Amino acid sequence: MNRKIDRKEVILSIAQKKFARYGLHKTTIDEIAKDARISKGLIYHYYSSKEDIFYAVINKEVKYLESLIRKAISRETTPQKKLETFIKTRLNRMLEVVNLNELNNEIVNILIPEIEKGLINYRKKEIKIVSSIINEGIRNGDFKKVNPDKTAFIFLSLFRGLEIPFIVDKILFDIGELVDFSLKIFFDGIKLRK
Amino acid sequence: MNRKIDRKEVILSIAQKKFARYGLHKTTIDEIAKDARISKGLIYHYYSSKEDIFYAVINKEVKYLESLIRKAISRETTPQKKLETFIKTRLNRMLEVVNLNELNNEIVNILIPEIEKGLINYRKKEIKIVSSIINEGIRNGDFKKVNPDKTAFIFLSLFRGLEIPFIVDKILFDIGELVDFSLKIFFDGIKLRK
Amino acid sequence: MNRKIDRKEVILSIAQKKFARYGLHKTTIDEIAKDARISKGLIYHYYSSKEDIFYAVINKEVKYLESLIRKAISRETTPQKKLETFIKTRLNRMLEVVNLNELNNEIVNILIPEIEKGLINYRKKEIKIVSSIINEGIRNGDFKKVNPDKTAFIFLSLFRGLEIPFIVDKILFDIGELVDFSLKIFFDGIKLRK
Amino acid sequence: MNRKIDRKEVILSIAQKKFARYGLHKTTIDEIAKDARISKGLIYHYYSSKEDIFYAVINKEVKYLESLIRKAISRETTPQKKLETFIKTRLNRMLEVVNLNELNNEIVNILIPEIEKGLINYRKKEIKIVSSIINEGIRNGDFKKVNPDKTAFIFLSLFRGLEIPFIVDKILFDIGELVDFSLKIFFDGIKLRK
DNA sequence: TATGAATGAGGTTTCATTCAT
DNA sequence: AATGAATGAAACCTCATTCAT
Repeated sequence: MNRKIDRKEVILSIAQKKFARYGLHKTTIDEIAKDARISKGLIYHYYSSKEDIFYAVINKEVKYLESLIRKAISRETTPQKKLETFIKTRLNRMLEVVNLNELNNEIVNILIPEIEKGLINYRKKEIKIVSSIINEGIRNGDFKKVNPDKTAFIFLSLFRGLEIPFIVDKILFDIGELVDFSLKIFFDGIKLRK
Repeated sequence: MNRKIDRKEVILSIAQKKFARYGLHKTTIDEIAKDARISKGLIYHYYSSKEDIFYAVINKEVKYLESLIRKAISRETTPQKKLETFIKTRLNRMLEVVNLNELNNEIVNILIPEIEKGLINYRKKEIKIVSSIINEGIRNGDFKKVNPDKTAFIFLSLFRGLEIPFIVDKILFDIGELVDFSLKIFFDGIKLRK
Repeated sequence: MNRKIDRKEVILSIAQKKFARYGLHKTTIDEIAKDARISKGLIYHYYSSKEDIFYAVINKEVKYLESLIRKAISRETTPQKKLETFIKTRLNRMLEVVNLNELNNEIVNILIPEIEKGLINYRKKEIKIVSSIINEGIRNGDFKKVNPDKTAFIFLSLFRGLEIPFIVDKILFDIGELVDFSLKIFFDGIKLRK
Repeated sequence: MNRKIDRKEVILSIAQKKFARYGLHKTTIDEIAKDARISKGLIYHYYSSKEDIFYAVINKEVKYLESLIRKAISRETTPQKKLETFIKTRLNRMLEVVNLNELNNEIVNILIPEIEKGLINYRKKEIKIVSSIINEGIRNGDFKKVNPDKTAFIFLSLFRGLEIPFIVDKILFDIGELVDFSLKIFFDGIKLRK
């Protein structure tokens, strides 16, 4: 019977929401325990520390986002369409992986080495995906002969920057419109004029 | 007499460094007091709370950065040069306004309304500056007829995204090179082909 | 069939090692369970509490040490040789009965009455053995006419004190040498000069 | 005005009593705070951890006992009398330095290096004092030509062993009587027969 | 201005023991 | 006989803030 509740998963889901709303520090173990209707001790039965839970949340989000992106891209045919899909999937799903994004945008705060390593791996993975798409575009004559890695890096930076005001300044501009406009400028910049 | 130490300023400077290194939460009043070689109580004589100090730090950084940028821009003549100078000044001075940047990139954590308001004003100010430069470029025929505000917003987003890896992933790419390349793509995208 | 593992004995042996290394308090049931590759619950199936296990460990050590000492003494003929053998056996086997020794040397910590009672019985037993040897020595004219119980008590105290630096200050003196020297002084003090 | 309470000293004294009664582990910071009628936080204002307090307690006791012993010895003239005074002072004052004694008699439990170092220094100091007295006895022809350090070590071990049952087994023998008898045997063992 | 003692609430973590299966 | 999830009490420690001096 899979009627039995997977407590570890429950803890993870609740922690994910709490961290997303209040951040690592402001989220307390008490809060998570209360929401999960379990004792504080049980959380420590499944996870060794608050940071351990956070790490698990990040990993979950990384895997989730990656699978969504790969699936979405695979449906597209042209490099340009793939890049568009990549970025739109990332933006649309952002709210579901808030912790990963927060982490991704953290500049200063010192991270636990293990988490930082995971984050860097995630970024490298993203660059690799985008870079290979750009490469494809260069080979089939769609894009100028740019450095794929560098261009991938800039492409990701552009939209990482765009993610931020999405929440804070949502009044100002419609995000979809902004993305389209950004993509236009970007492709105008790298497309080969035939 | 300038013999007298401006304690309030000393507290502010030390707090700025501490916040930059450890963040708002992890920085303790004790730490600031110890570094400033004053008592904790005296800090409360000058500031009403830790958040009050943080707010002051942000304001200080906003003013400082704005003055630097305006001065640097005023030396340039063409819109393109002005934008380049804007972004390069911001990037070069970033380490001096770490807290502002961190704040600027914070997505999730709930901000104190007062600080948030200040932050939004700062962003609007930046958009206004960039927007007016782009407008100038459109009027004198350098740039395409884009929406100046929207383009300014994207321009700022692009480089805000670029600031982040500056610290975390500096191994990967040289930041100066990246900026030049980004500017090239951006101008390729918005410049009017004559 | 001796194929079947005596779990109760396994728990006891592992607990013995753990208590010896970390003491009663710092040893956790989890630790014992993990080392024994059984569940925590099973430990409570065999023992009613942590203190119950500790009590069993002490009893095991008492019986073990007593049998060793009695066997060793029985091989000797003169009272002096018997006392030497007694003390040397005790010292040599000390590491195998660490918990008993620790308990034996505990001054302050409040003991569970049951354990304390067992400890006092053990001490009385030791005094009885040594006392009867001294008595033998007095009767056959080897020793002065001292109070046998009191002398036994002092004899045991002397070497109990000697056990302690054995571990902590091993640098300073060779334990074997120290024991021989102590025995010399002791026998010089109680032997009848003929 | 010295009417003002020295809280740090108050904490120390209360902790000393508590540790003596319940040991390091079983004594809680809450308990100390309650007895001292102060907040838990204030204890951490004066001491950085529970172990820090324990360390201070030990130091206090070491200093106290040393001064008592030195003072008492200085009043005596012969080496034998000095040794008697040394040991009797130590025994009589033992209850005032219970924690030091407990530490001194701990065999197994792992100590914090800093505390352990202090303990070893204390022991070396004791050996030095006793050793120099024995030396004096040898030089003036009272004692046999024994190794002073080794003999000092055994002398201290003998009475360290005697301290332990003082509390647990006090029923059996009168401690004063035991000490006198032990001293007799000891001196019989090392005195030069003229 | 200036100190630093003092508070108290809140946080993370530990662990013996119980209990349903 | 065996598991390990689950509890809950209690422990240590942190720190912004207040206040008497």
